[in-house]
Amino acid sequence: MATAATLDTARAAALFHALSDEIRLEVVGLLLQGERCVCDLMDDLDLAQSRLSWHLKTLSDAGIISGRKEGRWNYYSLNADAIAEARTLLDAIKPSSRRLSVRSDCC
Amino acid sequence: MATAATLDTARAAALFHALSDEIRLEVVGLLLQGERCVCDLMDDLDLAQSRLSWHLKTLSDAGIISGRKEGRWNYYSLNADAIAEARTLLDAIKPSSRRLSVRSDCC
DNA sequence: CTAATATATCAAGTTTTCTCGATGGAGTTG
DNA sequence: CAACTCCATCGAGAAAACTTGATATATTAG
Repeated sequence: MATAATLDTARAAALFHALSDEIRLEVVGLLLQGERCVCDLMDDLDLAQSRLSWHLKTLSDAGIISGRKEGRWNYYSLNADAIAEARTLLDAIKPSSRRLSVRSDCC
Repeated sequence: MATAATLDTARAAALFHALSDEIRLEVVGLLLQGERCVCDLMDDLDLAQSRLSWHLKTLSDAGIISGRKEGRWNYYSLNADAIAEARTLLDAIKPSSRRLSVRSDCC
């Protein structure tokens, strides 16, 4: 799917942005243990409902989590694929390559 | 240094935030080939000088790149440690653990 | 010394992101 | 059905991030 050649900056930016917030990272941390319903997360994180909902949507929009509705509850869980994708993108950043100071035709 | 137990959300958020912008990712992409001076990056990315400078500072503040002054020029290069740190933080997110739907004392 | 180049920084404005409180829908319970 | 719970979404305001143009500093060239 994704070529390793040059990194897809738009997708990478979107993924990393979703992970660039403490609250969202805490949500992710909680979901590591498995699926959770919103009210459960709300208790654990002590957040206003609409605030949490907004962060869940942000994570969801980036494909990092996905929700499932069951009766009165909404359960969210981590999307392993997205995490793997983020790792792949990060792996494209390897400052090992050429270490020479290319002083092309600078300035 | 960093325990693998719970992830340092503040640091992770800062790192991922620095990587959550297309321009900054392009800068990182260019630096993969080695050190570059600002004017060189400016040419390649076709950006206003102050704008690029601001993004370089953002990356620098997060520890992702570092600058070196030589005569009239400022050379920036990738900081391998920070990239490795980001990878470690990402690795802390592994939705493999327990896959059970913990329905604790939810709601 | 003067002029020019490379680059940081600052102030003001714009855009994006986030928060908060309110509203409403969908499901559930009695 | 009425009342209640769970939760998404919306509107308005606050905060943070980003852009732009101007200015300042350091270095080098002439």
